[in-house]
Amino acid sequence: MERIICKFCNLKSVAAQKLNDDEIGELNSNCSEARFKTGDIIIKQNALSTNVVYIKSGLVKIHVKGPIRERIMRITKAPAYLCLPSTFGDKINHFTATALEETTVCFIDVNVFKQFIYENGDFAFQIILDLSKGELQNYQNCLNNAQKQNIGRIADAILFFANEIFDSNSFTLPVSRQELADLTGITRESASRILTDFNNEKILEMDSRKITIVNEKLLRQISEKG
Amino acid sequence: MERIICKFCNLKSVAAQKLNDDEIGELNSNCSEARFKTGDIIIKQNALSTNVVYIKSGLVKIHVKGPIRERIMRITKAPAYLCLPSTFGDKINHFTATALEETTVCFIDVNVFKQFIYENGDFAFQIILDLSKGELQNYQNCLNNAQKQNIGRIADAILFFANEIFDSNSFTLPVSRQELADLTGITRESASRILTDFNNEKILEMDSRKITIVNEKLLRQISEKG
DNA sequence: ACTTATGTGTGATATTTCGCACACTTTATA
DNA sequence: TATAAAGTGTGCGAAATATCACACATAAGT
Repeated sequence: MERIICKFCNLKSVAAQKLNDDEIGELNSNCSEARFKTGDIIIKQNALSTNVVYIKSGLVKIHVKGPIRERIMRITKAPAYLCLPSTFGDKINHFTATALEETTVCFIDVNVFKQFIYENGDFAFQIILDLSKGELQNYQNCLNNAQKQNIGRIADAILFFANEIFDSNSFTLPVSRQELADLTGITRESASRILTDFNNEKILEMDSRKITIVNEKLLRQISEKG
Repeated sequence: MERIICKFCNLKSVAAQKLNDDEIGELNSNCSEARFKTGDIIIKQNALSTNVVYIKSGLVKIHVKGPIRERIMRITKAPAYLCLPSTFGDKINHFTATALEETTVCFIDVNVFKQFIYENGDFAFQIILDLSKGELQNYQNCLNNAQKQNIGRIADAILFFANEIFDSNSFTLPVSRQELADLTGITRESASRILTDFNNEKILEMDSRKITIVNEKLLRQISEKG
């Protein structure tokens, strides 16, 4: 495996950009890079975690095994830190992370990470900013899923992929119908039905996983009305 | 108003306990204490926030105005920091906080708080721990609400109050039926019906808001099965 | 003590959603 | 190429839930 040099990494996190040369050196000797293909599990729920995970490039889903079904908590694209809550919470992964496309991550030793927090205020603050933003996004998710009916949730999910992930009204859905259902908390059949409805009503054009939003205005209305 | 001396406060947060005498002095001159009665709004959604809120004693609900209904995101008891995500996220409160019982809070200037993060690694780390735990709890909430049907959610909520808030199987519900519905994401009528059912099936004894869990085992089963 | 607002229980009905069945793809795998 | 294994669309009846309607309680203000 080729050795990665953190100092010259051009995909550093905002937090890591606050580190000085000594700290970057320390980081360099306590992290390792890995690549994952679509469908590969990056970290697994209930496994012991001694690393923080930094997603350098790619797209992952964070999911947990619920009492009844699988549940996708959120979909995160690079750059992002993953295991902060688990690692600092109680050292056990509280979720599984799976690559939705070719993804590169760095595993960083948690003790080095802690050391940076203790010694570098800039770094600590960036991490806190990150966690804060994550929490707000979480609130948003909960709100959407808790109050909308199925059609609104699917509209939401489509808009999420278009606006937050791909920045385009035309994209290839990175998830199966089942996963779309797990993400929105409905059944596969309902998700499937709603997508066909959207297609029939010319709200979007759909060819298996390829989607183009045709009537964005109406889609937004559906999302907002619930 | 009597002047509070932070140094001698016996309700300091774990993070604040890591501050040295100078920092405590700094805190003292940049924070103010306030009391709220049941139903009082502590902070309001969409208002500008220049303070971090520390709940010294009492019980509050964090809620947001959704597209359709009110939604209670969570119920938090002292001690806890409140506005971290808002304050560091983008300076606007993304939720309203309302006292559910007599509650005492400290408003702390955000810049002093930032300064502590920058200068005191112990403090920063405690805050990160706090945020991390909050995120995990959030995941749990989402999971419960998203996958269970109404009866399981109400069972959940009852167990939550018994175990997390009051540490007793006998307590007075600090929320109305409507609020219980907003917390679980169902309608007031459904919440009401399920409570009467629980009462009839001798799972709990109920006299308006006074609740005693009689058959905890069954209640847990209901909560787990969904 | 009256009036008004707010909270609460409960029935009847309408709507939404699920769960099952099954046909039909597309994608691995031997 | 055959065969298996996922993934997908769609109809239908059953179950869960919301919605509407109203009676009744309790609390708050005058």
